[in-house]
Amino acid sequence: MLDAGHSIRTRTCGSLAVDDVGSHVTLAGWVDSRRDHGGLIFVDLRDRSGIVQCTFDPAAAEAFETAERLRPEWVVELRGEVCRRPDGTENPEMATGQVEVEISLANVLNTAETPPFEVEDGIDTDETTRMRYRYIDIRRPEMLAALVMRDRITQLFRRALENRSFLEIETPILTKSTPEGARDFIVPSRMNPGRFYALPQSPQLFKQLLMVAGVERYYQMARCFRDEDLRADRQPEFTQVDIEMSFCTQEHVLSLVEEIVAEVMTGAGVEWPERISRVTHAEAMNRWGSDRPDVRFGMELHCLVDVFAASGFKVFADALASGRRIKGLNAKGCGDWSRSRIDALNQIVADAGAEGLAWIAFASTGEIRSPVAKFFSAEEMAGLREKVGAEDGDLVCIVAAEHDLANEALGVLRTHLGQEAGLVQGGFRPMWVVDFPLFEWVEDEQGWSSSHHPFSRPFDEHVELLEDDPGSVLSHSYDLVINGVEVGGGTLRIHDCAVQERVLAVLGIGGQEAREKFGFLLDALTYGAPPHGGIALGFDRLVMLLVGGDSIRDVIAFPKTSSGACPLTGAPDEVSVRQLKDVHLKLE
RNA sequence: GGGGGUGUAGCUCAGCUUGGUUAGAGCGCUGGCCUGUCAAGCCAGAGGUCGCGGGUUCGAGCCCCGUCACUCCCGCCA
Repeated sequence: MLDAGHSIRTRTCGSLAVDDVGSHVTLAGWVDSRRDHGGLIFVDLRDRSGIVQCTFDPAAAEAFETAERLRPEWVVELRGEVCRRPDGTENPEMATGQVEVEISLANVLNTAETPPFEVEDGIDTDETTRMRYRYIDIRRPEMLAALVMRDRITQLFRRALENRSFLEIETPILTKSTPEGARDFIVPSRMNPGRFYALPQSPQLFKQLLMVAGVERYYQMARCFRDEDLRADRQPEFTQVDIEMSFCTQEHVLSLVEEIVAEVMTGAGVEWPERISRVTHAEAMNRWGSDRPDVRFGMELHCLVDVFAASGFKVFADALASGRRIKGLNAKGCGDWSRSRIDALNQIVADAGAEGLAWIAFASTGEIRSPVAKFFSAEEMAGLREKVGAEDGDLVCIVAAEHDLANEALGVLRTHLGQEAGLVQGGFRPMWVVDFPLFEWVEDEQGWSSSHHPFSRPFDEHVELLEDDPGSVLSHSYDLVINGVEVGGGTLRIHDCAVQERVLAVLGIGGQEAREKFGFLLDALTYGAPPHGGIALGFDRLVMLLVGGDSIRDVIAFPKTSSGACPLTGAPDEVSVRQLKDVHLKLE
């Protein structure tokens, strides 16, 4: 609760209650609304703590005349006596609805222009307008509540980490651009013509250096910068709870993070499971078609290769003959959907890269609709129904494609169906997805790239495969996924210089370039680097989940638009010729 | 870079299908009335570069082309 101390007020609006009846108070805040009955004026006064109704009677002439002039969002100091509201006029919708303050003295501290939108919850104003007038937007209780939640989570993390001997250490914002990963924001150096700093995509390398330095347990509420295209859950700058620890196994990291997150989430007042379930990356792909599955609903993927092993349906037979897979899912309760609604699903799997969708709709009347069922034998039909657990009223969707693609296409479809069919339930369903492949093949560049980052530690028994079979190397890696949102990711790190050089080499960063770009890390690894690992939690996303928002912009005080602009300040903006000259830049 | 959606009063939107008189509504705003409201009520009023530019047409908010902004998604985001 907001403290009234050290201010011109003696109490805050939201703190007033029946116990205060009879006391004389001085309040300060903004006029939330004014209701003028001619001979009696009501003013709802709002401060950070809440809203309380103030009454102005003509008997207090001076205050009454002031009240007649008041307008929404004017800033006022009001003095009066807390009174119980007359019988029948209490407002149960209001936290302070049992009382009101009879004002005897009103002092206008500032006037206000009519705001561009009303200060109330549940508004539907264009986000650009809200951002441009963010200082008004934040007066809305739900916006303020998001910032309050954000602060609370920050404090809970700090306390949880501090209690476990973690040191909060700041790392540079002006740092060095390194290859791989996201595009860097770059900052020209005035004192070093032609040279540039980069803003950190994350403090990854610095936290590893801190482990070499013997810090052993580090954390930071770290601001990170990535110059990539934005999304509802991606801003050009965002905050990570960055954590790193030494002398640990993957199990140590997971169990510790699990404790910390449980403390934070229960501290935030939500239901949180005692244990976070774990699945491997491969299992997640097979069961849900995603490396960040939303497990608030079922609809798991099923392998139908056995069911259709001897199928006379040419599409399936050809697929199996060429080594592709047949997988399907059961869209519970969608069996009575219209043909056009089902056809729309076809587009979804097509956009995901699959050739097409085979579907069988089991209407609740027992009728079966399907463009393909006529090609299935009775055994296949029975086998299919049994395998996916299809009952009357269900819709079975099948994709035949190369292994990974079948999973991914159905995964996209599953996510869509979960929302469309209203299967998604409330609450929080976290899970660990572990054992990601160390590398991913990038078709465009005909090369390997890291699935987490180049410093992830391969399984010891896979190190020998690095050069000959990079695709099958697994890493000590883990993503924390909550309700389908990737909230965090981490790995054990490579602490052996030779292994680090070999991994960089697979990524196409050979000897000379590795020295130039990562020499400082490689050097550090040779001076007694302890085994270490950690995680980075997407703080904005976590808070977004906690306030039930759709976008991390809702939990950032001053966010940017999807083109990276700030409607409030006008950033990014042009700079003077002089400024450009200072940093030795010429524009094209 | 690609695809979808949106852009009309301060805010939220209708009008666009099928071009045609003076572009409407709710909220907000301004003024008046009103002593128990809390979405106050009643009466009156002000308020428009129909995102911007070009084109078609006798005539464009509406049709066409371009462009900008916002937004969602794909690519991208170790």
